[in-house]
Amino acid sequence: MSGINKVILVGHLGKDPEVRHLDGGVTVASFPLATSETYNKDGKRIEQTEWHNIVLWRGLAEVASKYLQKGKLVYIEGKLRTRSFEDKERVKKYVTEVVAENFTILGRKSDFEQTPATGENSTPKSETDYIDPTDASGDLPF
Amino acid sequence: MSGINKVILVGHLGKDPEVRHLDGGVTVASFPLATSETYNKDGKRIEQTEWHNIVLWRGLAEVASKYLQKGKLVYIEGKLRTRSFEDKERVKKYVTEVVAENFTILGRKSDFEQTPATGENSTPKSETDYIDPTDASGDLPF
Amino acid sequence: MSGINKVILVGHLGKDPEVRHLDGGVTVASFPLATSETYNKDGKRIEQTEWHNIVLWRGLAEVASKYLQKGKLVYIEGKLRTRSFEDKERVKKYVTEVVAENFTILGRKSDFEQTPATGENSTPKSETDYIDPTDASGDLPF
Amino acid sequence: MSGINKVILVGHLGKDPEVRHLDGGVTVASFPLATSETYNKDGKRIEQTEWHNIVLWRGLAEVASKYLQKGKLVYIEGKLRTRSFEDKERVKKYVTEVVAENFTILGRKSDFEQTPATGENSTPKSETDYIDPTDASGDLPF
DNA sequence: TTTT
DNA sequence: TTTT
Repeated sequence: MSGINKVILVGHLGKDPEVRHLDGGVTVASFPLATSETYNKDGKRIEQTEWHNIVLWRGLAEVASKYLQKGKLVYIEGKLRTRSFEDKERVKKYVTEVVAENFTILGRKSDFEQTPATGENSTPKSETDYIDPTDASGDLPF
Repeated sequence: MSGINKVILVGHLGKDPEVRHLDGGVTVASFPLATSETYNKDGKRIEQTEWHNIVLWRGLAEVASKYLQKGKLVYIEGKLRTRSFEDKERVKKYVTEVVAENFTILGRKSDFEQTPATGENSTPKSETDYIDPTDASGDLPF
Repeated sequence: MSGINKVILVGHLGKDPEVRHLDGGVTVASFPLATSETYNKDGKRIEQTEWHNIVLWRGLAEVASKYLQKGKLVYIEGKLRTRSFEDKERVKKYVTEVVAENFTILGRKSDFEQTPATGENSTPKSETDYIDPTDASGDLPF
Repeated sequence: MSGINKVILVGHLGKDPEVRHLDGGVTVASFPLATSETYNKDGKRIEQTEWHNIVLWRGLAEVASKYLQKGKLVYIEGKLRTRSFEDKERVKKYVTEVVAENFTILGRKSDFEQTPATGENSTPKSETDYIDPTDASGDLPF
């Protein structure tokens, strides 16, 4: 019991999100995300790109389909999940995905037209939870 | 716009959580958390401990007050917040806290009796969101 | 360019690390790690376990083979890497691994006999880099 | 013992890095970093900015002073450290800083002229450590 | 004091 | 298949 399974990525979308509506009305979105790192080898600049399968559910999928497009730079937080499936030849295969729990578009305003977006899964947290009404007082938790 | 402010800690509580109920019924809990790292200096084993002020709000504060006690090992995820206050002599001071967004008790089952606890802020996420009904099928997002 | 690919796991080893020495003397270690999360579904406690393929290189592999055993609770930080290989039937397959960049054994002292271990890749960082010689003075960076 | 103290930030520099050379030749750089989050309150868009004190040592400080300037968007990974000092009136004060362990400039090429930079503390890791010579073969750790 |  |  008691474990942590967390992934943090910053990268560019390789494609527009692909959106599907499952039976029951649940929305799922997915897209490939590229994270690149550059290093030197024998004086040469090598770029190594890793591709990640990003999956988003429900409300987060809706927000993604609205605000994310191919090429955008995003911060994604989520968890790893490996699942099995059968391909067309009924061979069992495995795929590891990053199930997104929230995301934030990075970069300049010009990069994302008018509307910045931050997705957070399920019921959007009332962020006002974090506004401390005692902030300005001398009456502190510490 | 568009930033990330994330803290990840694994450490032991220095004290039991201190719980307060603000006007309006909002619950706040706080406790000090120690994260230690050990390194070698001139062949000697040096332990360096850092203390963090952890603050939890609302539901997360309730869960913490119930399941966390001095000495427990916990994983905490949250964000940094620096706020100012006036001390008793009315001198302006600053304190940086980690506002917890979720936590998980680590360690062995025997460490926390029968009930493992994972807190997550605000409305508890329906974790079943993450169960993919198409898991076993060949009908996949990828 | 410019991406982030980071994985943070806390879980238990499913097996002892398996160590291999490649041609050229490079050491590689690998083991499966389980991260479990517990949630409620219809009032029932459901535990969901995710298995991760952890790979460690060189010095980190050596440290892991020495201090990690089946059942141990560890914190692992690393990055995702998906690579292809051919199985015995020469079918191309993909596997996603977590290439560890450092790890820390968690839990009680009694859990790991006398010697706590923290691995960090390549040349072990001189942690004394972080000791600020001006700490106690009034001569500060800020 | 055995703890984790990790901070992950994405934000903009509020000022150019300030570089100091300590006795003994050690370089320290520091700058304020802003992480902003936007949320809705009563239908109004509220932006909340948090300021962090970033400190970098030695090689990382050198790289930062060269490639980071006011306004740049950066990913920073580091750890929390609270230290005390005496102000001019010899009053003991505390400040919490983020001691950077590595950073990456984010954003478009045009944002950072010609030279992308990634800093990593101390002896730069040979990233080739991570290139698996067995990648293309069927001879795998798993 | 940044950025959108 | 992204980006620089």
